[in-house]
Parts: sequence; structure tokens; C-alpha cells
Amino acid sequence: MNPLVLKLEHGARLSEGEKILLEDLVGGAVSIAARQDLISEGDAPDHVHVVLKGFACRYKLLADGGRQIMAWLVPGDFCDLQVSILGEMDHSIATLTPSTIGFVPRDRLSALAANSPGLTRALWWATLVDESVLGEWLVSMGRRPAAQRIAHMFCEVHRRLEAVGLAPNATFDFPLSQADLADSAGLSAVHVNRVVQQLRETRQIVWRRRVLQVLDPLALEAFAGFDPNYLHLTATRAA
Amino acid sequence: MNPLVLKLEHGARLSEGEKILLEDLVGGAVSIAARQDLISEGDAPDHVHVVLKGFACRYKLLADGGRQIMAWLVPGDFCDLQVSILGEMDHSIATLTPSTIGFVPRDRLSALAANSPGLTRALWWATLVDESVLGEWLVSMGRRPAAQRIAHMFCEVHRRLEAVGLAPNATFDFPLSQADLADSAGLSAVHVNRVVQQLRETRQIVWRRRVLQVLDPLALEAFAGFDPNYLHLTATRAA
DNA sequence: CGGGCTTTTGAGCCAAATCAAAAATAGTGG
DNA sequence: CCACTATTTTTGATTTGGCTCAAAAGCCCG
Repeated sequence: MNPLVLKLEHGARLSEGEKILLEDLVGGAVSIAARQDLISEGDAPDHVHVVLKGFACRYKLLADGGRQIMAWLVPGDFCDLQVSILGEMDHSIATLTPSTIGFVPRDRLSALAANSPGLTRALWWATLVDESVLGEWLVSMGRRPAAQRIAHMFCEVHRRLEAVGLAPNATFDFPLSQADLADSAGLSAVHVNRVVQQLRETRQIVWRRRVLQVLDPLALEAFAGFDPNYLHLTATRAA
Repeated sequence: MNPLVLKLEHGARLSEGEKILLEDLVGGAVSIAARQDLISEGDAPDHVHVVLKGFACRYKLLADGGRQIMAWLVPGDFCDLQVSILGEMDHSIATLTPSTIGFVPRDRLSALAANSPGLTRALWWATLVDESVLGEWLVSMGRRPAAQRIAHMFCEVHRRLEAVGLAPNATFDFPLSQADLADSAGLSAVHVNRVVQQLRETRQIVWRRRVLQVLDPLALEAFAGFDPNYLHLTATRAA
């Protein structure tokens, strides 16, 4: 089953019929190289994009050249669902690794949603979960020290990938550079490096060759003050 | 016209008929004292709450007692629209000043929305704007130094209140304590105090007796790196 | 094998935190 | 209207977490 269905199935509790509808939704898909801008601030694309494979992020650039990453987009996540309502993107999207991106014609999506309250609900659910995640990032940024902030990030990615079956054994592809991580956590790359070393030394994680393993998920979650509620993943399974 | 209608009218571009529908939406309203929890994490209230008058905030508490404020809620803002989709609140809401809160029975809202695509759209619009604002807060938190962060906050509140006719002359009630401001900006109260003094000394703001005046809005916005796009206020007017 | 990232290390610095206390304001009841 | 409290703001002194700059070491890939 594709990760989009897998994600929405869990969160929005879809019926079988709705799952089939969704399964059928993604028209085309393309492979995209790493570090490509997919959608830029100000765009109003007429397809909705979905990450099917790979790792992307939402981000904004500041006048001084600084970058703030606002979300990770993993398989199953919509990139730009909000555009049809808000009119245009108020941030940009870029891939971080080679990715497969699915396209859904916007008219097709609205037509289907108009006839399926369950699908509408699922789409709304997806945007609300995005918001909830953003809120938790804000909490991290505002009130958690660097080590907990990074650890919290690892916990989140772990749980989200697990929900779409991509983190067996708490082990998963984590292809970000420490600089990317820094831009998401509001820290400098140098400091991220020192924190990561500390998490390695305390045997909380193993991270090498772009693969991250959380050695004791519950322990790391306790350390980070991580409470998975905000992800609104009502069910989990290893697919 | 009530601030709810005023806000949604601007952003979601409602027709006259839809405005009347909305105007009629708020069943009851009550006055609530300052510093009261309105809705707590975990709640699933069966009324949707709207701020009609006053100032409230979304927030989360951390294990160590720290508080992170995630949004200001000003007249016209919904408090808990997301509950019907997500199931329960993942954060809390509290008033900061004596406020008037309107109630809409949740069934009534869904019934109306089911028959009015425009209203559905307006509600979705409102939650997406919340998300967009949250994103900009994250950027502030991650990448803007303290003075710009506070200034950015002032700019945002100014523009949002202006949009519902509550900031004539760039002057508006701003009843927060510096500690509240600190909890929203991820700073200590002491540091907020020093920054506020600096903004006063440089003649960017006057803030006394709970009234804030932005002396030169464009100058302050330039200083803060504030771009109002993220608020998605397509129109403005002094009501 | 060489060139470009990415990670790592070191040294010095600074923005913002903490702690503690005083001054100013705002409420409250008599 | 005033005295009495509680809260908020302000100031000062000190500490610190995380930043910057700079260079070295390690990796990946053609």
C-alpha cells in the first residue's frame, strides 16, 4: 500500500472504500534529485504534491541568508494541500534526498473530496496534524535546550517513519546533514555536531552512513520530553 | 459586525449570504475573567469557542514548569476548531484579559458547513492561517535575535488587530505582561524587559498602561523583517 | 587519485540566562 | 481616598549555552 494511504488510514480512520479511493488518487509520479526546490514561496501549483519516497522539507529563507526549516516531509505527506484555500505558498519546499513525488490534479482532488466526506476529513486531518507538529517544534525551539531539541527531533522522525512502516527496529534512513538539522532546530551546525556526539557517547543513538538507530526509544523519549500525542497517530504497525 | 465575521470576510472572501450565516452562528457568549483556563489539553469540548472580545493564548506546559505560548487569540479567532477532526486538544487555551467568548454548538457548525461550501472553506481557511502564523513564529524563534523577535510580535499583533478594526492609529490594547511575552518569544522575562526598553529608547514604540502604540509601523516592520503575507489578510480596513 | 562536501576540533566571544533585590504599579478592602 | 498587598517592572552582577571563525580530518564519488 502506498505511504499516503498508510498515513491517512491511521490518522483519519478511513473505511475500505475510502482507502481504495485514495489508493487511486495519485496520477503520476516523478523522481527528483536531492536538494531540488520543488515548490517556491509565491507559487500556486495546480497539482497537489505528495512525497512517496525520500525526504523533503518546508523552509523559509531570511533576508540575511539564514534558513529555517519548518517541517520534514516523509513518505505519505502532502506538500501543498493548503494552496487551494490560501491562494499561494507562503514558504518553499525542497527535497533533501533523491525522492519520488506523486501528483494529484487539484481539480480531481476537489471533485473527489466534494463527494466523499471521509476524504475531505482525511485531507483536513492531514493539515491539522501538520499544524500540531509545528506547534511542538515551537515548544522545542522556545523552551528545550539543544540536546533535548535534537533528541526530540529524532524521536519524532522515528515515530513518523514507523507509522508508515519505514523504521523497523527503530532503525531508519536519516539522510540529513548536520547543517540541515541545525536549520531545523535553530542551532548552529557546529553545536549540532557537539550535541550529536554527546548523544552517541551516552549510547542513545547510532548514526552513520545516513542511517539512524535509536537504541532505546523509550529512554530517548523520556530524555527529550517527547509525548507522541501531538502526532495524532492513533494506530501504529510495522508494515 | 462581530469580529468573527470581519475576520473571515477578509480572508476567506465570503459572499453576503455567507456573512449573514456566520453572523448568526454564535449562539451564546459569556464573559470570562483574566488568566482563566478556557480549554485544557485532552479536552474534547462539544462547543466551538470564539474570542469576541479580549485576549487569549494557546500554550503548552513542560515537565519542568516552563510554558510556551504558541499563539495569541484576538477577537475573531476560533479556539478549538480542530477538535472535531483531531479528536481532542493537544494544547491548552487560557484568557489573558477579561474576555467575551462565543460558543457554537459543534453539531450546528457541521450541519451548516455541510450545506455551505463557502463556510467550510472559511473554516478551513482559518485553521490554515493559524498554521501559517505558527510557521512564522517558528522562524522568529529559530533565526531572529531577541529584539527583532519582540518587534515582530508587535507588528503581528498590530496588523491582526487592525484587520478587525481594533488598532486605529497603530494604537491598541496590549494587556500582556512582559512575562507572557517572554513565554511566547522563548526568552526570559528579564531579557524581554531590556529589549522593550531598547525599543522604547529608539522611539519605535510607546507601551504603557496596557496600551501599545507602534510609532512608525513601516519602520518597525523593516527592523523586524516582518512581511505580512503570512497573515493572509487580503483586505484591511478601519472599522 | 583528487575535489568537494560534511564532520570534527579548538579557541574566544557574546547574547541571553540566572539570581537577587529594589522600585514602581495595580488591586483590594476598609 | 488611603493603606496594604501582590504583581510587574526595573536594575545589577554573574554565569553559561551556544555562536563565530578557522582549520583539520574524514568521506564519497567520479
